[in-house]
Amino acid sequence: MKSKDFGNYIKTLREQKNIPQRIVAHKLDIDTSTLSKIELGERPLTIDMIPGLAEILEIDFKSLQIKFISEKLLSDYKGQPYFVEAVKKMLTNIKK
Amino acid sequence: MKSKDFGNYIKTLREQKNIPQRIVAHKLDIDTSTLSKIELGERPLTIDMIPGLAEILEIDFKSLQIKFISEKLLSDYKGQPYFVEAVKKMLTNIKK
DNA sequence: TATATTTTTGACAAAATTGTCTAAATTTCA
DNA sequence: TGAAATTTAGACAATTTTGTCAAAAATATA
Repeated sequence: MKSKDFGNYIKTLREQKNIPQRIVAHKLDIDTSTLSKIELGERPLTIDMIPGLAEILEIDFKSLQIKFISEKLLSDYKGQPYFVEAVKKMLTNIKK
Repeated sequence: MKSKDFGNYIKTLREQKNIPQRIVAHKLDIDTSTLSKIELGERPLTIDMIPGLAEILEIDFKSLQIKFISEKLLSDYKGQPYFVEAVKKMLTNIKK
C-alpha cells in the first residue's frame, strides 16, 4: 500500500524511539532507500512487513495489522458502489 | 482478481446466453485471448470490467459487483490475522 | 464430412513494478 | 565548524504484469 499517512505514521514512531532507518530496513530486508520511500508514501508497504515493523518499533502487532488492513481496504475500495454491502456479505460468508 | 471460480461463473452465464467471447471481449475492450484466460482464471478480472460484464450478460450489476468484491476480499485477506477485526474497524470508520 | 466459427495456447513486446546502488542533501553531535 | 551518520533522490537493471498477435485446437453447423 502506498500511503503518505501510513508512511508518516511509522516514520513518526521510528523517530520517537530514535531508531535509524538502517535498523528497520535491515529487519524488513530492504534497503534504506526503499524504506525512505515507503515512509514518504512513494513505494508500497506490504502486509508481510507489518510483523517485523511491529516488533522493531515495539508496538502492538494486532493494532498495527488492523490499522494497515482497514486503511488499505478504504484506499482500495472507497467510492466503489456497494462496497459496504459487499463487506457485509463477505462477513456473513465467513461465518458459514 | 485471478479466480477460476469467478471466471467459470461468468463463462457459464455467457454460454447460457450463447454470447461468443468476441462480443464480450469487444465490450470490455480486450481481445478474446485475454477473455479466455480470464474465464480460465489465468488472467485477472478487474473491478472496472464489472459494469460492462453485467450489461452485456444482462445480469444485475449490484449482485455482480457485490459478488466480485466479497470474493476478492476473501481471496486477498483470508488467513490474515485480525482480518475480521480490521473490516469491522473499517466499517465503523466509514460511518463517522 | 468439411467449412466456418469459436476458444485456447504460446510467443512476444510494451509497460509497470521492484530492488539495488551511488551519491547528493540533510541532520546530528563532538 | 567539520566529520560522521542518516535520509533522500535519481539512475538503472531485473522482474513481473499486461496486452497483442498468430496459429493450433476444439466446437458448431451447413
